[in-house]
Amino acid sequence: MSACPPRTWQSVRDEVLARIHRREWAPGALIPGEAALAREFGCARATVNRALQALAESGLLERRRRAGTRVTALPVRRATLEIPVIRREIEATGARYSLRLLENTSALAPTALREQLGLPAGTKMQHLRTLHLADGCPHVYEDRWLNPERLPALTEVDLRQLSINEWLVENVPFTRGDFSFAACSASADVAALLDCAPATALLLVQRSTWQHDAVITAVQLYYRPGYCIRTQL
Amino acid sequence: MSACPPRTWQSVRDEVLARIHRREWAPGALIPGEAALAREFGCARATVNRALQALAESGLLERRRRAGTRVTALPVRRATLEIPVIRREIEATGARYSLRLLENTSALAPTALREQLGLPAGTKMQHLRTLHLADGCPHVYEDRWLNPERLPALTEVDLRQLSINEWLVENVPFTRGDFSFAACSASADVAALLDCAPATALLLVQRSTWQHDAVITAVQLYYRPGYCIRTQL
DNA sequence: TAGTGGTCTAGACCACTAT
DNA sequence: TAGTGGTCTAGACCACTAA
Repeated sequence: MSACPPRTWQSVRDEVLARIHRREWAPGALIPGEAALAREFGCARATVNRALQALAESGLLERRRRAGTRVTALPVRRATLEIPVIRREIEATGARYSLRLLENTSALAPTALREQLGLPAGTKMQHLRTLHLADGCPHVYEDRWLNPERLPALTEVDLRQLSINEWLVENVPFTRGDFSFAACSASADVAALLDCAPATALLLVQRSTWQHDAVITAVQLYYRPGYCIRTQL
Repeated sequence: MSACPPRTWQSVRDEVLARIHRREWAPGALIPGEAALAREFGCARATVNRALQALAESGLLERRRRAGTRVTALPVRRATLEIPVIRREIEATGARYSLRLLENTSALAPTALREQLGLPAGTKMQHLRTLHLADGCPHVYEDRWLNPERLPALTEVDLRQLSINEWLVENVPFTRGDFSFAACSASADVAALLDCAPATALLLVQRSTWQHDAVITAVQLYYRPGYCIRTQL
């Protein structure tokens, strides 16, 4: 079927994938064991294992000890979103990046945020608001709260030069993060910043990042009207 | 440092991850080679390789032959979205799933869609509009176009019972898919279906799936107001 | 050209679980 | 209990690329 280039694990993966697409192995069906496939392909079992493991990771196969390997009947498709640093994302489109630091103050965190992050009442946090621009046009408005206890070196940074976004990525490792994607209606403030009509529908990304059980930062990103996140598979 | 449980590749991965978080190995820095780590951990090089490969896949390490392995300086975070069948997604919340088939006709594809998919003018496609409900409340409105040449068995299915969404997943394998996430303003029609005010901000997911170079289907999903997609990392 | 990661092999043992 | 996948090992060769 496939030619006879060196039996790499990728070629085994591709052959298995092709058989699934051809419905030679139908959804829900049990496929031959690793040992049998290794014999058929003329390679070691470890090579077959690597190939099947890759397919299982992408959700196309379900593997269980003793029970064998099945083609997933109702596969949960997994799409991988790449979330770059904002400056990079803008520069990748060929545009010039700039930013406007709108606020950098210490303030009481809003109740909703405190509850979401499990912080006690009266907690003071650093509040940073930044507008990121592409060729001078608003691209995304960033409304961020930071836990100052976790970020001692922050005061020494000139955030009008280097965006907080980028500084965090380079300087503050995190162990865990939550994302959410939603649509929201532009408030008057946000509309003015993004140079659009109030109540325009905007893509809103919320993110919070943690070091173990301590929150580092929570951010809301309001993207310019019409912005869309793309991905494959 | 870490205890001495069997040196599995996962434990090697976790130890490396911990050193990155502790900044023992700083962003951009070169880490020891596989052979050195294998010696240090007292395991085979293949085990270290598996661990480092997993970290490279999640974007935390950059590996190049001869150049060695570095901690990524500006890591592109990868978030994995799980995209389940709509019925499953609704049932997972504990709600009862139902659907309303609104339209199932053969029609000329709109120009914008034709251009996006690279189809010739005058192409007829199957047009399916479905409303998915959770406990009787509108959850998502699905506006889908199908390539009938690729779906001969479709006519035999009762789409009032089994959603097209689910039928496709079970019966039509695809080799490639595009996703995009955006915000849109509810038109009068969509607002009526989703039982919300016109111009409400809605999360809109667009998807097209392909068999090699032939399009199978293109779909727009308008989610109920307030819906949000969550993920980790 | 030398040193690094990428991969394959053959064999082994273990963990899980259907029977 | 037996059969499957999960993993580790020791050794080997190759591909790439910085020096």
